[in-house]
Amino acid sequence: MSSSAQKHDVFQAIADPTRREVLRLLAEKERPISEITAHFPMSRTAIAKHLQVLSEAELVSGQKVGREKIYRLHPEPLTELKQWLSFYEKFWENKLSILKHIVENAADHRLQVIKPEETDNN
Amino acid sequence: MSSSAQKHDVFQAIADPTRREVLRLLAEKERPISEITAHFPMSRTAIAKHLQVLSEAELVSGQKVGREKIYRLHPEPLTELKQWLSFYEKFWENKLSILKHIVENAADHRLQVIKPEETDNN
DNA sequence: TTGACATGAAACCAAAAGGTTTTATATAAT
DNA sequence: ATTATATAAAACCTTTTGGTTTCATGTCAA
Repeated sequence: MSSSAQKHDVFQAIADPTRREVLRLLAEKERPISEITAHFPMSRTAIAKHLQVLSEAELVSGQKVGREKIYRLHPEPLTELKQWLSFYEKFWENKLSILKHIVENAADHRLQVIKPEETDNN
Repeated sequence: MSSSAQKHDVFQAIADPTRREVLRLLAEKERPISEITAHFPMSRTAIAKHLQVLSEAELVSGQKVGREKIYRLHPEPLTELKQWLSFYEKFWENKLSILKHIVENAADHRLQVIKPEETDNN
């Protein structure tokens, strides 16, 4: 894994469950590497690499203080994900999605268009 | 890549830019594999594998009609992503985030609490 | 019925991902 | 001064990923 540059984006960064858990831990509070490592069944080196991927995606940053390196969450890049998601939300969240579902099951529902004037005689 | 089961989740599925583009194409309309392939500089086989990953994540489904296999978008699993994201939104979207920003720049802003009675003399 | 088209399936490959262990270095504590 | 702690860096390993090529099969069209 490389030095610092854009080799990993936010989509890749959150693809790994370990990294998502690291983010969750850092959401609570900032922590040194060793403390983060204590939560996982793997070596400190492995966690350090995960932190590097997260760091490349700019989701975390580490600051050296004394002999420790304190990492903390940097949630801003997640807005990119949110934007990406928002495009697809219309497919399940809004009226069209409901309409689409109804149309797809038209045979069962026996759809019937009712004109406003006819609305009161049901 | 395996037969059908949960080998890939939605986080992994969207990690790859090609797959995200495939999703976007299927958001427009359902399409056969060959039509999807036409949008990419890679082989049909490669695209078929990407579709399989998306299919395992249940983001798409393919139906064979005639000699074609028509794929279409299945956006529902993205709700999982949205839920995951919502946890982090409070870190940048809400009042606390704004407050945090102000506090961090307190020296520049020279913060001043103004009581309601004083509001009109500016 | 003979191609052409659309896909499926398998074998293969290089690079990246996700780990490990080992060695070195700086800082803190005794 | 010595030892323990916290990290960094490098070499190495295995599996997965993202792609290829090749061959087989089903379907549509002339």
